[in-house]
Amino acid sequence: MSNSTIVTRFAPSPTGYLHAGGARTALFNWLLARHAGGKFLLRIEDTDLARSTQDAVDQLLEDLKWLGLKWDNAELVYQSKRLPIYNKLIDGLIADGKAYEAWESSEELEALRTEAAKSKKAYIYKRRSYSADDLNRFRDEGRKPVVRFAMPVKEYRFHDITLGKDISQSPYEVQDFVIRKGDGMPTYHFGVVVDDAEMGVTHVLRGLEHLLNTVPHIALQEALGYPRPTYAHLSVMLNPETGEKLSKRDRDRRIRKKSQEWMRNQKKSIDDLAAACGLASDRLSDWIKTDTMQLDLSEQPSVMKVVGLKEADLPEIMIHDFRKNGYFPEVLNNFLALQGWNPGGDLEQMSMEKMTELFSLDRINPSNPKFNRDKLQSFNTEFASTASPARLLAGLRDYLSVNPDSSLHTASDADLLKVLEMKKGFRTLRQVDEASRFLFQPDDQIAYEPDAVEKVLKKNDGQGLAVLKDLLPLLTAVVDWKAANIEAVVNAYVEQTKLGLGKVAQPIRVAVSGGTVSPPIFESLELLGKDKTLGRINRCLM
RNA sequence: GGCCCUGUCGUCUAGAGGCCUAGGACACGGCCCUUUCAAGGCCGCGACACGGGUUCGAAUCCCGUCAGGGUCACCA
Repeated sequence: MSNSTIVTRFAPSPTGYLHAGGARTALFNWLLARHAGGKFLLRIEDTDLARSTQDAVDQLLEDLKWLGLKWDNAELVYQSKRLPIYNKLIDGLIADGKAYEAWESSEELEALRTEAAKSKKAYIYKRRSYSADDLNRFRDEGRKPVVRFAMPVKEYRFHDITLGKDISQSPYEVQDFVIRKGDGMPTYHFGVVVDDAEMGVTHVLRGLEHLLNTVPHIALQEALGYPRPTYAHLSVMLNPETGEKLSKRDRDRRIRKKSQEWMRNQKKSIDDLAAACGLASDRLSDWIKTDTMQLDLSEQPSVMKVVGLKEADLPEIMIHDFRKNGYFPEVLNNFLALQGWNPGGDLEQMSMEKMTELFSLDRINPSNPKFNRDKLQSFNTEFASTASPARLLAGLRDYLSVNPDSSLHTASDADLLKVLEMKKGFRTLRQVDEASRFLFQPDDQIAYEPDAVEKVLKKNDGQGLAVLKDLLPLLTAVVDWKAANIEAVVNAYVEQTKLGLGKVAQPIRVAVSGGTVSPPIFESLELLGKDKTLGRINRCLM
């Protein structure tokens, strides 16, 4: 490995499923490394003991694998396992007088900040000296000190590639920041700097929210004698509805909003809602009032069901959401890449290989894009229309693996392939699922839409029903149950009655599917089978 | 509020002083196709935030205004 090899990394903190913003950051790092023939490393930043769980790590890894972003380090780097390394370094800094113990409690600091806010100023930590008495008192109180890095006071300046310019911070902004927390864990700032250096990271691509964090980082690099990596900060993706940073919380917000509407429209109280959901009333009441509290992933479905929200109604934020809603990973990557990067000219739809070939840092855009899913859907549609049957089948199977409730589970690969073919032009795999559900559901689970029954079957003195009645013996007579044969019989009937295909096909459609929308009817009937088709028509006539 | 970043159609963007009466994609509207819903084909609508400079010439450079976003933790 030569010195010029590019090494990038993705360093998420494990707090649940990967979200779109994180995925884009991972993708850009991956793309840069692959393009340059370098390495893409993965590190788990689990220094926040309260929030990090192994479950979250597993979910993260699953999403990354699904996206196809393979990392090159065989052994995952967990910061929580590297404490001795950090501590040795921190103790060294203290010995050199470059860091020191600070004893202020969170409450004291909080008070100082509020005071600063009152006079409309940013609070800047100032180092204090403690008397021996102070120290004794703190220890008696059981306080745990943090370690702060003594920032050399000067102007800091670094170059950012995506911004294409130098960013600087004045000496007046400089403040001593915490590098070791009271619980003995290093802070994010310390962990990144040390690990990036030790892992040989040459390029740091991260969200723009980290732009000013770079200042403490370069200060630490200077103190520790590390080289400075190349920095490229990525724009933040915005929620098109709120205009704010795309956040996992956005889904919860949608549920809350809908719940409030539900209560208003149905004239129900929070207790009614809680009862209907089977959740604790006081918990729900806390949740509905504040924007800061979120429902657990396990609680969301029951509330959604009660207030009438479907999975597809929620904004997809997490990669897992996109997977559940039936997007293809290569399409999602393509779309994510376009949020802030493009190869120039008119080229938009690209394979991973093409993106890898064309990727370059100087084509990254610094302005914040609003994350609008319309185009993603269109890309998904386009991809599906050109993908091989094998690819589509694999996609559908993957979709089913994260949608355990789908009735398509009982279908064979051959049937799934037929469904995929019938639904050609579909946008998401979820549409394939929902549109063809009736083909695999037991007869008694078909839900008849009242509007459809009224309009197509009962209207005009039950004209639709009359058609079904006529059709029943004709269809019964079909020996070889194939779409073409069924079509021939139905067409002959249409010809004879001069009703028009619409007047005949729609009643059949409602009878077998319960609604007015389905895949092409004759293929559907073939797949459904003769017995089930006749049975469902009979049920309508009874 | 301080500090920082950004500002081309509704959205994602092309555009590196003349190739720009600003190109593409999505969305939207219309027409065609059609047994439903889609998909598809054709056509259309639609933007350089504003004000000053610099220049023979500015979407492109500079300044200001305005707007949007980020950040101000013992979270990352």
